[in-house]
Amino acid sequence: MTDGVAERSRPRDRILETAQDMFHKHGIKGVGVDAITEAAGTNKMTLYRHFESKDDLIIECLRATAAKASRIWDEFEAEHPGDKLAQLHAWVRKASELLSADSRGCDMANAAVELTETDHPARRVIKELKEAQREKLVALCRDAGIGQAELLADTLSLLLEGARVSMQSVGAEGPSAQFVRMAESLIASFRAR
Amino acid sequence: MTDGVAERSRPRDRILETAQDMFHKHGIKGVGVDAITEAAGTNKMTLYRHFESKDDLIIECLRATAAKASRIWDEFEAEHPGDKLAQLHAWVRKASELLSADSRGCDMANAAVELTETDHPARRVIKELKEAQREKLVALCRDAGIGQAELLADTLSLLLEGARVSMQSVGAEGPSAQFVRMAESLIASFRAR
DNA sequence: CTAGGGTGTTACCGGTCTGTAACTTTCAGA
DNA sequence: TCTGAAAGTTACAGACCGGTAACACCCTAG
Repeated sequence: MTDGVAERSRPRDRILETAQDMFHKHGIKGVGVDAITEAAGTNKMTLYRHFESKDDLIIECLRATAAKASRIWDEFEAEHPGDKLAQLHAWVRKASELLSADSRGCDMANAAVELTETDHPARRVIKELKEAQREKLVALCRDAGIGQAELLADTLSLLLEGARVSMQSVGAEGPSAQFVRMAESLIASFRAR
Repeated sequence: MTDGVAERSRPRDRILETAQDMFHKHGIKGVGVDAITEAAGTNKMTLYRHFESKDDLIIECLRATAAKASRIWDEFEAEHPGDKLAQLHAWVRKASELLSADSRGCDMANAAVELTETDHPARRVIKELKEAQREKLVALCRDAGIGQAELLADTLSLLLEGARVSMQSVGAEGPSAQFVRMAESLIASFRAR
């Protein structure tokens, strides 16, 4: 019941939303399809009428989560129209908000850790989505007038990825607490070149 | 058989070594105790005579892996006696070697991702071990004459942690490819202050 | 009112999981 | 050679897993 998503929308949407939430909280291998359907207020047969398999559901969840996350780029543009540097700082602030105390990190990264089979169908989807995210950040850095845009984007990516996983192992008081300071001074030093 | 560890040592040691290897390769939830004992050339009863439970085995594996990893600090001291700055550069080089193509990342971080129950007994062990590693890197930075030793150590930690998890999601050609360059220029900029 | 697709229900399959019981075998040390 | 502890063997319990079959129901479009 703690994971209940009781809105009366269509079963497929409820399953997708509930699965995203439960995969995020408890991990992919930590949640069974029975638990998902029960929390979504439906049943296993309905799930398998909309999704080929649990793997298929996993993939759709990752796509949905990534699609939701990608909307922040529009928010940045709306908040700071044309000001790409301000948008980059907004990215840092938004990223730091992902490091709240009980964070479970990035769903795609977590999935990559959990799904160890090298030929798992979700792995190429994860790679695709992560590469798309990377390109967006590179473009933002470049448009903000940064000389070595790729290097700054990649460094910021690794810092955030590291912070999100560090949160889960050492907690919020660990190295991830300094993320904003690291990111900001990094941007400053790249701008100075 | 691919995971076989056939040396004729004592069963407990074989189980521990085999479990470390299999947990690392296939993940904790991806390996059952039956598979471990079979690969270790023993049986389940013997495992449960030496370890209270699978959780206990997990903890012992993490401790053993961390103990093995902590020996690199002695290697650094042996290779560059007294030269802490050279040891810091050696750390960067050693860290980059962890980013080889098929890397599965840090066992502790991966375990933290997989074991989502907040009260899982392994979680406090992971935190302890990670904090110990952090303190060693901070001490190295400080002894190398870096002003803001904690900040540099934490930044390097996040970069490495991020690189190791990024390898698993986007692969070796992703942002992690630039790790050495990032780390070195970071050290240089901290030394310049 | 009726037809039919979407949904719910129940039961089941074969497999895997952690963990245990009871018993036999091996083997080193006295 | 005898003894006793460590290790191996077999079988099992009880739970959970992903996935399917067969059937009853509801509810809306015609």
